Amino acid sequence: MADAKKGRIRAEKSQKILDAAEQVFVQFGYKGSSLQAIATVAGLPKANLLYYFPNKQQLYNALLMDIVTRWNKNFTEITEEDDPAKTLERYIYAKVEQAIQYPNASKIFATELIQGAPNLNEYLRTDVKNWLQSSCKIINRWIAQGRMAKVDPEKLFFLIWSSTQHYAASETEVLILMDKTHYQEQDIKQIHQFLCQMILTGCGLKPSR
Amino acid sequence: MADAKKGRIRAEKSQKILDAAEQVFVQFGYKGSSLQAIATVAGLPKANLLYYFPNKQQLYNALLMDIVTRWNKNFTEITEEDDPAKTLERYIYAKVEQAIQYPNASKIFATELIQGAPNLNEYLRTDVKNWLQSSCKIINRWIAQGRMAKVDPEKLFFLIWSSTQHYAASETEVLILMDKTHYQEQDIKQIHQFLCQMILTGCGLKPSR
DNA sequence: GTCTATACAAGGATAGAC
DNA sequence: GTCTATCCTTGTATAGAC
Repeated sequence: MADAKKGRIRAEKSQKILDAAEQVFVQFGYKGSSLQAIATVAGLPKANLLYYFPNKQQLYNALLMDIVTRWNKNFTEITEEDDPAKTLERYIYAKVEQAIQYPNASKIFATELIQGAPNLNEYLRTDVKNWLQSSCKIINRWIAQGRMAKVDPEKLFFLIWSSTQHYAASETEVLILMDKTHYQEQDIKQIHQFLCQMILTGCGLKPSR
Repeated sequence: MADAKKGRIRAEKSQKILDAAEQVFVQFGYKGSSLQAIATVAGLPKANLLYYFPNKQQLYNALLMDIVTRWNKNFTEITEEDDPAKTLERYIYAKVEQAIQYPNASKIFATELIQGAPNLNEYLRTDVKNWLQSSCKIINRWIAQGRMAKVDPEKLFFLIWSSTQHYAASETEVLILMDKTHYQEQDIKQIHQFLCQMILTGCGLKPSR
């Protein structure tokens, strides 16, 4: 068998295990998840997991890396020349979409934060912090230029993050209270529109509709 | 020993165990927390826990009940005669204060929701749902009376819940990004003011300052 | 009421047959 | 590469001495 094919098979199996791990880790957290449970979901014997990943911790780390990679795609660069209203609207849309379409990623991220971010500390102190700092600078310039109301940019991003991730992390509560069993396509638009009305107006900007 | 005194001692010990349990359950979730870990934090031998609580599940339930009871105190009744701006400002304040002062309660609640609310389903379907329904009715009347802008009341409450609880559940991230080690007294006021500016303005109301 | 000892199941990880 | 068997640790829960 060619190396390329071997690599592909390995990648596919790894992915299958990661998918199962995601489901289980969401439900029980890191410590509460057993390899047995993950193996059962993946439809494999327990020992097979440890052939693909050296141990539980590194399986979890691989999963987190997967999630963080997807996450980073939404940390798009904001530049001074951009239109404040359009930029915020687009960013909020990306976050809502992410929360609805990949709730497990948001949930695992949220669990990490709740438990003190034992595995995300570096990521928070570097990637997230840098992105936030440069983005806040842009917001402050927009404010200085009179292009939007004076608001604390840091708290503005916290607001966008929390209000969007809520639909993932608190999915269970939201669905119960909305009398639904799952989100629908239109929910993304409605949530987006609501949040834009609130947040943009609060920033002294006009939502596009 | 009088029964009253026996009861008091029992209550005190139980409370000590519950405090320890809260710390451990926050860090590791339900399944990930061991009685041994809780006992160590409480400074007691493991078997002592099971004298005060019949088993792990009921210890956890007792803790949840404690939290829910504190929670319910903030579900104050909203009436049609109230002033919209003042009512929302007060409610947001209560939520911010709760998040900053009892972050563990918020974290355990959040973990429950992330994991599908296996122990809070009833609470969500009854208490929370009823409160939300009647509160949304009031908001809709305020809107019909032209006392505030037309907004989806359900999503409004989701926004208030998420944006305030964020400072508890994502405490670790927020503190890292704000270069702090812990919240200060003034943070409650600043967060409150920021959220009021955003949310009240978004509702077409005027924040008191 | 409090703690030690222990029963019994489940968990992480490895050895080694296939 | 894949699975069975197994080692050792930890976990929940109980029995019973103090």
